[in-house]
Amino acid sequence: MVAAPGVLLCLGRSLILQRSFRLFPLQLASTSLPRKLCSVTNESKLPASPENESLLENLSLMGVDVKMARQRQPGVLRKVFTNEKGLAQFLQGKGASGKVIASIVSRYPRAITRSIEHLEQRWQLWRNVFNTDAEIVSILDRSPESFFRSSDNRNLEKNITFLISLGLNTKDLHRLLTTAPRTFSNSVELNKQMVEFLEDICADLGGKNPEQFAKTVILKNLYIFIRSTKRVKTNIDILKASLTLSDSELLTLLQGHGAEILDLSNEYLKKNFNNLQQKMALLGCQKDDIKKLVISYPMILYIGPETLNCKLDCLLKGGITMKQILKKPKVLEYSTQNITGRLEELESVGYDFKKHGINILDSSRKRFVAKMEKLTASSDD
DNA sequence: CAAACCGGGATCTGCCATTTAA
DNA sequence: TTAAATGGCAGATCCCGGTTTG
Repeated sequence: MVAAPGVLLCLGRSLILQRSFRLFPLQLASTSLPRKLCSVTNESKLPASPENESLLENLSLMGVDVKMARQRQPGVLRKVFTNEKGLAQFLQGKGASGKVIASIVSRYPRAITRSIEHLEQRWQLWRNVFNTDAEIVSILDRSPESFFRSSDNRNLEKNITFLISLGLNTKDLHRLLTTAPRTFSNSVELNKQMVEFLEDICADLGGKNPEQFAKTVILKNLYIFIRSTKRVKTNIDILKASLTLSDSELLTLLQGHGAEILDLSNEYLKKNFNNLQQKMALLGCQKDDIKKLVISYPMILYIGPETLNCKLDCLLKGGITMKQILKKPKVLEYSTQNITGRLEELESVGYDFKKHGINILDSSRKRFVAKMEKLTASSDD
């Protein structure tokens, strides 16, 4: 039922015919020469097989950026048998425009080495998760590599089965494949490793339900599968150490919003934490304040040093106290621009943060505008 | 009723290094 | 030895609105 993954040459007959063969016995000749002779000059040292001229021509006609393709996967351009026409037809049949197809091939040239049978099969597997061809096309346009990097359809099938076995439903899979399509091109083993790793973490921390824990983390951080366990582990260690968390505190954090920052690069997480620590100290906060702050709002570690400092300064300058920020850190989630704009508006109507708190900064534009209208109306009287 | 709480949705590829296969 | 397959990395928030609460 499943084609052997290794078989990838299935070029349409038309291809073989249309392709001109320019196989010169150059390499044979040169490779058989004694090394000494070959290394006399730079030129003769490189017996690299030539690029396939007719392939190049086809690609140009398709509007492919050959220079880009060459830079990314030079080997593909030297192949004698490829399936660019078949691929183009296939994708066109799925609703992709010529421009999109060209862009896909430019960015991931190896796509043209896939056979029609392979493509059909892979597409069907993706259709198990996506409802329409158009959705898949848009992902391919976004990230051709995610679809084409692996030729192992069996592995893809196993991945889907595996993810379902974790208790993820159709909607979850859909979100996962949309958000982090690379997940499905990972080897199942790699994905399994991540799940096992998460389960181990949970067990180590004294959690009672590792499977549920892993599922929770995955759903809260859809990028987790395209990260290395090493990165995730390091981040967990960083969190634990820098906040001096107990096992159960850490467990709670990770199952909650802490999951969202696990995919940060290690250095970035460290840098952000250090900055937060420094800034807080400067503002007269205690170590415990930092801990509480991060636990209640882990996403603060997602904010880069410059942005974070800027936001804090803006708020403080606007007459808001650190205490209030600690109580309602979510206001930091809005852009600096948004924050400063709102502060100005509120200032103009003499809004009293002491009396009303700062919740107003954490509201959708619509709600904020509605609120402002009321405030201006009453202050006009 | 308004305010406060809270979760969800958007988004995240394109490159490089290493290992494996032919 | 080349090309294919695979793993891994850096990058760096913002916003909305349903539901609960008071």
